Amino acid sequence: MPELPEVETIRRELEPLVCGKTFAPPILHMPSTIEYPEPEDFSGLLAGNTIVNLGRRGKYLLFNLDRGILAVHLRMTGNLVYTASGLPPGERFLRVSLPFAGGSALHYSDMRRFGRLWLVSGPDELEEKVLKRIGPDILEEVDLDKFVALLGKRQRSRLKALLLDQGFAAGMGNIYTDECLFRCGLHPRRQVSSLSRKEAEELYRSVKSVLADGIEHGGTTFRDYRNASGALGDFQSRLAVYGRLGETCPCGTPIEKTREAGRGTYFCPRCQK
DNA sequence: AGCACCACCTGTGGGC
DNA sequence: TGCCCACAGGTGGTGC
Repeated sequence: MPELPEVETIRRELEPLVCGKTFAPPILHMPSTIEYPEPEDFSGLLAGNTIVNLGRRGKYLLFNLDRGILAVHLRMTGNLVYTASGLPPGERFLRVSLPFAGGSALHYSDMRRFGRLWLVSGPDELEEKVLKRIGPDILEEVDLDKFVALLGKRQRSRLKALLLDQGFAAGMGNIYTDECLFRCGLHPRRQVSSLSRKEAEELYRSVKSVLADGIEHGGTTFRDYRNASGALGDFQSRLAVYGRLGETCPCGTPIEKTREAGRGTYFCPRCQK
């Protein structure tokens, strides 16, 4: 479900609601949601921790605690909802409830059960256990020079696969990758080595603009995504190509769909070369 | 290195 | 109407 803009939307909304709150013992409706440490250790270690602030790296949401870091990855259908009452949002797929001292709570639900939570002791263990293969955050940690340098190491990659690779840089997913490549007029199969300097710069600017626009509009609800209050995103109405098979591009050409890097891929065969 | 394929899950929508 | 298949915002492992 969520790519960088959706996770950032949740982060921004959640931060003022939960900063300063202290976790009570959690309720693990589905213990296997906890990836690290062992679920029985997770509960005791989390209780009593106070939230200092909320961070993010790529698609990972990071709760910085006074004694550790709680990391959450929502994968495809994960959903984190805050309720002031502490009552669960009444969903079928509730996996973990994280109540706070004082009565409010965070509830993690996830239809497809792919999402995971980790609790680590600090930044070093976060890198070691959670972010081992994750590159720099593509929105916050990659400027143009760094982007070009990273491209230099991936000359043989095709653009769709490259942008989806979280080890290259973290945050892009299937929707925003297609939208990004449409914006800069580059074909998903183009090889990095074929890009001119100007095309590389346009690619970089498109990454930034599409993510910024996604955040500005509260993310994209194509199917399941909800923000931390349960509301829908708003960017789906502004998608140029994703999900628009057969619809007409402003240039007059029908949008096509193929499979690239194992993912459904939408593009305009005339605008994207 | 890069890519294709499968696995992990549950639900939904299109075709017949 | 109902069944079956393909596909869905992600990622990790395997094997070529």
